[in-house]
Amino acid sequence: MSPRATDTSDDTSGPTVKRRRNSDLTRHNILEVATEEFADKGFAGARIDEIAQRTHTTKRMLYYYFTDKEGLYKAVLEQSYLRIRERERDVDVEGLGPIEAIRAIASLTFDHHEENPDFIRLVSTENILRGEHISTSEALSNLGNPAAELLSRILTRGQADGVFRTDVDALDVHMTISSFCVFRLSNRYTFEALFGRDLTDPQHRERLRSMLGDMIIAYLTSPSR
Amino acid sequence: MSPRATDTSDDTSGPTVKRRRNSDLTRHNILEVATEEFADKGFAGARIDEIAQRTHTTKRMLYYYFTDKEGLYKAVLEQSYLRIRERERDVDVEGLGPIEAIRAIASLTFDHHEENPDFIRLVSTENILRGEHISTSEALSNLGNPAAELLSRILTRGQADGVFRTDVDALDVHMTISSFCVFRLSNRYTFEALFGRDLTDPQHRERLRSMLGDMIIAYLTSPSR
Amino acid sequence: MSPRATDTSDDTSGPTVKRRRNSDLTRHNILEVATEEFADKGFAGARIDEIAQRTHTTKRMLYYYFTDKEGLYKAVLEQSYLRIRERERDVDVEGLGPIEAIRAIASLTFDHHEENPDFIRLVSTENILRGEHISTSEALSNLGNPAAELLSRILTRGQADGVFRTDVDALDVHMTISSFCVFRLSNRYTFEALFGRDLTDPQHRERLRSMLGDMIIAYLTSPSR
Amino acid sequence: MSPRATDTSDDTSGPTVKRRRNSDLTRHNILEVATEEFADKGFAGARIDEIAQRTHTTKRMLYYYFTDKEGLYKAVLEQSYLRIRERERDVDVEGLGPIEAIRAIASLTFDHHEENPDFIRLVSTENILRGEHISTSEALSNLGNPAAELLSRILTRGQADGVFRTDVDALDVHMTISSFCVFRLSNRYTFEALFGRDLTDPQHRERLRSMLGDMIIAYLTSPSR
DNA sequence: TATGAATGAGCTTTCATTCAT
DNA sequence: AATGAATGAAAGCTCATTCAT
Repeated sequence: MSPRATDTSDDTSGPTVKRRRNSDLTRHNILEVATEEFADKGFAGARIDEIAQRTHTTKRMLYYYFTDKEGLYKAVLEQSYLRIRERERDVDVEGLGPIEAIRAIASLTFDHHEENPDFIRLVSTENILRGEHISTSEALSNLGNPAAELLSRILTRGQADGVFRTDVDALDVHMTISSFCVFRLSNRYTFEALFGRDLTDPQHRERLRSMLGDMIIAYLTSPSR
Repeated sequence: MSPRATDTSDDTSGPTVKRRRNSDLTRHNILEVATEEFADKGFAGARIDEIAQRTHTTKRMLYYYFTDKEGLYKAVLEQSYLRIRERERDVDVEGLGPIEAIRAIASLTFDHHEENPDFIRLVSTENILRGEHISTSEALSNLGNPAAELLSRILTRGQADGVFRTDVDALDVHMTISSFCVFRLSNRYTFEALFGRDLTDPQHRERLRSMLGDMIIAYLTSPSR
Repeated sequence: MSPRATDTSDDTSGPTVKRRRNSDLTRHNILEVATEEFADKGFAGARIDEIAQRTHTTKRMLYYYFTDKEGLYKAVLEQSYLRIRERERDVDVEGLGPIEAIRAIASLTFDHHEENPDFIRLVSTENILRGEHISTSEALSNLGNPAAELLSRILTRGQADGVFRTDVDALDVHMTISSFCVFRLSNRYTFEALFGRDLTDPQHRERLRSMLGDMIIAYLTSPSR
Repeated sequence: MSPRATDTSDDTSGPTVKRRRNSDLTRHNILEVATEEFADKGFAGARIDEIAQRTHTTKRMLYYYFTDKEGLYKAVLEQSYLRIRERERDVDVEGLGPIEAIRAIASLTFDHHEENPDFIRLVSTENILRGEHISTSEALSNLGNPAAELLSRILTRGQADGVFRTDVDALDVHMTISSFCVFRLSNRYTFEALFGRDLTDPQHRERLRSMLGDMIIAYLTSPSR
């Protein structure tokens, strides 16, 4: 009935993508619109009618491809994560010393978040839902985490070189970087209301980007306890 | 018609609250339940019926006291922020040197968040709504931010003492601490799904609490650029 | 329980009204406000809460004095009719010839309606309700109709004098005058929307007042069929 | 979402309506029932549930086609006016002399009203609402008024012929005729309660119909002031 | 594949009315 | 006589979902 409900991979049927089948176009288009809607309003706040209206198809198609609202949301979530992972795989810090490599990773993570506001909001929404969809997603299980893995490799290298403290956990550092980058965007509305500072203002952005690098490096290069 | 729609203050008419008027009990009870519901499901996901049912009153009373769903949500949000502020005011780090004071602040902030999971979730919800309620709340405008102000004072002291770098902004540090503490809780579901680590596990919690202190101190005590 | 639910007479406890009892003031005030509300919104559209709020008393009093919404509406309707009757009784056309007397009656009726827009609207509302309250009102039964009775006397006089046609019914003439005066006000909104003419504009008002007199006289003085 | 919210035209796709699309049937049916309900109870008194129940559809469809209660009411009002206009267009008094033509118009207007009690009541309701819907209706703006226009032509003819007084305004005459015909029906309940006369009784009806013609003619043929 | 029409369950909100004091 | 709080029933409206073609 439903064509391929869980397969969210883009249809690249060869080294060169010749022609998308019409169904893929439709599917793709729906996902695009749904991503914006769910990111904008959250799961409960998003409206199937609204999504359908902004699509070049009809509501029936949403159900044809994605079964129900939940299926559509899950597909959106999965695609968003897969895309981000894709980008992370492009990060290349070979040739940099540990310190500069870490700084580069922090910087790139900072920018990646800035460039994907919808993703940030989807993640917030999914956490409001207590991760019920991401935790059951097969598409997202064991796909690894390039960013964290890269970070781990650099840390090990830096520790071997004797420049980084040895009592650090890579995942903790990753969490720290993520928290800084995510919070700045996800919580910017309440932050601005309380402190009158727009964290996305270019002036603040640049300062915060350096600060993140400085802080991570300061921490990593400080002596172990 | 509506009794006092914007007043969210608790009715403590003296050192010992002798007898709440019944209306305050009702109001209070509604707010309590609504806080849980909105924290649990978000704004759009929360159900007025559900809230009413768990209250010792009827649905009608929610509207009597809070006008509509939005009014109730706003009251919940305001009360939650006011309570947090209250707690922050209790933080006392007088008598500690700058370094230990900062570490104490980070530690207490860490714990305060841990103890208020509903608050964390409400803030996420409000940010999904782009802060539309907090930014228009009179109750929350210009009530200051004890935590940030305290931090500012300690930083200045440390800088005067020559132990802290001079190119730091107190609000940036506050944001860093907040992001760490908030993210660990607000994003723990997706984090666990992706990395298989429960950030609220006591073992991780303790390590992360120290790490936060170490990192902030490492940063503050590193030389200015 | 209810003090005197159907008695709408003003409390004149002697030749000179010395002091209204407080309860009468309250009652009076409620009726005043309710008249405006029912005239403004109709029976179903009027809101008990709204009326209570604009009153110097509480909602409970409305029920105390008037039992329920319907009772209040009925009291409003009765008082309005009684007041109008009162005014009609003041019309004095003795000393005028039949033609001038009729013209005076038409003119005064025209003005009376103009001066009582609330009354006009209440009558519309009561007719939407198919007269269910006026037809069961004891206060309004057999109270006669001064205007129609006066008209009848003048007509008879004019017919005796040979100036008026003899095949006219006084009630028909009364209806004609009323319809003209009522319609001009009650239907002015749809009339203006359709024809772009505001029938209450002074310029139109003066012309229409004369026209009514002319027309009635032209009819009455034209030969019988 | 909503199919064609403002189009109230009947779907006559040729000289013989072969087959209505089902949606038109539904729409049509809803409008029919809603007309009766709004005419019966007024705007605020009408119940969406009641209308839906008497329809062959569900409540949801009312909203699907007409957005909300107000939209449905407006559609009812517009359709009612358009139908009346349609009927007025059929009036043909060519070939009659001015006097007989005017008498015919008065007579037909009288009968048209008698045949459309729902319309009369809807107009009352709309005037209680101060014409807020008719005044903003695009469907009813500049659709002209056949009855008034015809009247105007006849008057001009009669004036040219020297049989009608020259100081009359066609719209005034139209208003006079309308007021007589409308009042007799719209205010019949209060009239009967006050005077014990049922204005719709056939005996009164016939007499009043002639009286209206006599009066208008008497006025028009009387000398100018 | 595609589409307008339809649906039922449930949502937020309102209203006249009454209770406790 | 007066009042704030409370209530149940029902009102208007919305939503995800499915049917018929």
